Amino acid sequence: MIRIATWNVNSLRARLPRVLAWLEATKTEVVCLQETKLADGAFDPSPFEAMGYQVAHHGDGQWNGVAIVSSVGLVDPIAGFGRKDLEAGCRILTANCGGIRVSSVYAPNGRSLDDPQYAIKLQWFEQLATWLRECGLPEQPHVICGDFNIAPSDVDVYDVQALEGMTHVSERERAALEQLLSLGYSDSFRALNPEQQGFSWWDYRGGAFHQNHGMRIDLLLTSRLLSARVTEATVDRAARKGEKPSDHAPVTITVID
DNA sequence: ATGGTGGCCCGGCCA
Repeated sequence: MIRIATWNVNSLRARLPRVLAWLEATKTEVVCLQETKLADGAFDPSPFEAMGYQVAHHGDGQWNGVAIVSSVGLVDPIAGFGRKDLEAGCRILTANCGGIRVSSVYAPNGRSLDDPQYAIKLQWFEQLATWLRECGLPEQPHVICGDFNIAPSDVDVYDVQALEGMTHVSERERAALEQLLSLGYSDSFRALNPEQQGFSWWDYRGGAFHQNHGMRIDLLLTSRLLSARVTEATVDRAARKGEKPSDHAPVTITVID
């Protein structure tokens, strides 16, 4: 059995004590991190290595940045899409962890429907789908973990009306997510918890967490071969509380052999 | 109410 988690930490420098404490407490075997906001040269693997983890990092500066932390092996890392011409920022890192291909992804936010970043977001998802097919990843035991910046359906947001006309819930974004699912991937949390809301992000502003004004945008999409082995999917809401939390909570799946 | 909070790094930008 191994557990695989995804956690947008909103700066690994700011969140390092929380991340290390969470690893110590949960002993989660594989953790995909997003928004490390570090360049590779500024990333220090030693605190993870001291806890028995291997780690790969892909970042080039103060924005974005993704990492994979694993205690069950970490080999064959692939940074980006393997095509620098099509890579917008450091938003995807893939490795083999204990026989499972694991991708840590941080999708573009999109900002607003009329912003050029919205089209870039949709293009990024197109490129992701193309790259997955090219690599044959949908036919392998594979999980795409990360902050997709898309709420898959209306039950995944606190107030549909309040978000009308905003990013994260638009038809085109949801279609982009559906395109990934059509490759055979399953939204593991929703598949295992049809009734739970499972929010994973709450705005820092306006007391959103305490009012549970959140969204479920941090997903673990499992390929067909892997989906059959996933027995549990949980959100650790406690990690959103306390001193200097990220605005995202970790989401964890349990995978049996 | 076009705010609010928190991260980047020090004047806005980004989420």
